[in-house]
Amino acid sequence: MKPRVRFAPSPTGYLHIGGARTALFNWLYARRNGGTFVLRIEDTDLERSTPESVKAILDGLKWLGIDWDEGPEVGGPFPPYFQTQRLASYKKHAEQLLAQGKAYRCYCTKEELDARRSEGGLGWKYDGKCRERKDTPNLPAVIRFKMPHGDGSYSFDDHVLGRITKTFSDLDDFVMMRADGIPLYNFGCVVDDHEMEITLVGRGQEHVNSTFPQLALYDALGWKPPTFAHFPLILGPDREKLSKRKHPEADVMLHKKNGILPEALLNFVIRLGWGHGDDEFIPVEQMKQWFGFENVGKTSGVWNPEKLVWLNQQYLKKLPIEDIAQRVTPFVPGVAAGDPRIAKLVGAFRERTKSLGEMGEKMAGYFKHGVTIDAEAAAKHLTPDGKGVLAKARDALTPLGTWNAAAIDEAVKKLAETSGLKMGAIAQPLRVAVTGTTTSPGIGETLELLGREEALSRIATALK
RNA sequence: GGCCCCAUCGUCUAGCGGUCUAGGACAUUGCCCUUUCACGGCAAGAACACGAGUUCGAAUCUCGUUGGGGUCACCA
Repeated sequence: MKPRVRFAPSPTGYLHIGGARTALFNWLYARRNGGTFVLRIEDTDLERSTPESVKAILDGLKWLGIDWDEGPEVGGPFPPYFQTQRLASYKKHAEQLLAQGKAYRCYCTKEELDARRSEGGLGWKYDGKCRERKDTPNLPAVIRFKMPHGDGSYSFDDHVLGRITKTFSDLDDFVMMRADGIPLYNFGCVVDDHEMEITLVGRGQEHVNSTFPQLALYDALGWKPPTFAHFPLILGPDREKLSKRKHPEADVMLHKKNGILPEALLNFVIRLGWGHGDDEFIPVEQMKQWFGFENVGKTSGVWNPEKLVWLNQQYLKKLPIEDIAQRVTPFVPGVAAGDPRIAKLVGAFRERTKSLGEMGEKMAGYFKHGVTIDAEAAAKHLTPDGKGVLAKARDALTPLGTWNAAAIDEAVKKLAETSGLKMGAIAQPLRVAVTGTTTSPGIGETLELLGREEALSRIATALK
């Protein structure tokens, strides 16, 4: 049987890094095994769910290149894919459980519950006050699941964690549905996973405990539960679960803004909790061949920005120049898409920068007229001696027939020979004059990139 | 605190009873290359949490301790 897996985010904000990885793992599993990847929006938290968040999540997934076979925008055989549009179904199953005595109406108010909970302290479980209640007052009531009592337990064989068990006594009568008919997570999730014929639920480890009430539900409804895979969490630098509140890097799109390539983000994120021997550079096509739960680790991983950025540079270096050129353009202020100079600049800067943002910043100077010269650099290289060398260099360069890196380098080299100077003694004053800093690509390359007119003009300005 | 999960270099990890004086990668340091900066190459330091078992033999299996994380909502 072909597996059917899903990613079921709650639209209460942007696409979270943890969610992105959960989506990635499920998506790869589906792709690797010829299965189906379903996207379902769990928007039952009416207070916090917004259409903007739905869009943000969809946009995030698209940016990452994670496509879904069923779900919003594409439809599928089990619509709708928004939980708030499936209320009739939850109602039907809730009433069935009610009729069978497997669930009951609870009239305890939020306030009463809070009071009893604070009295009971941490770990307080619902006391069953309404469990055996026979009357049916005309009051708002939530529906609670009647958890079995006794010595039994629920267990399941997790694809990554192995067998996990929990006894009935550690579970309580959780609420399945609010008084207004909106289901809560555990209930909505079970009904939908069953109706959408999900065969395997892959999600973060923060959900292992919620697997038990869900198993109880499958049991009560007489349904065969899917299998489960719980993935290790991604931790922030403080070693706590990466959260939107405390960790800005949890926002997938923030990385886009910073000039991280989706390829690199995917590669980085998959290595947090999954590996394939000693491989580090793993393009998506390769992931699709290799990914499996056998190699998903059990231990949480800490977010490591240095490694992300290193991977990003690996992709910057390996992707086609034209491709990078197109993607870096938005990061270069005032440059129109398709400017042919961008591609040449990419060739020079892809090995010197780690993100599109950084690359764009460095490129910007090549599109302006004139430069601001760094005082420290000037003090070191534009000394009277340095200016003397600079003037000689100008004289050697001005008559050049072809203005390209090879010709320029040759001219500089010749000047070094005839004047008895070291290459550096010539290149550095030139570099400072022309870029304002002591660092740049090779001097010939730099001058070519600038263009004859601009380069000579900058030299002239520095000489004044 | 109850319950659940986890435990190899600073970080991500390889390791699935002997091939481990524990391998790779990021980061760090040094050297080489070199017109600067990068890239690249080479090298170094850096880990099996602890304690009992099981076994001829344990990083690998069992138990305990300690440590870390998760979860205990009419959020998901």
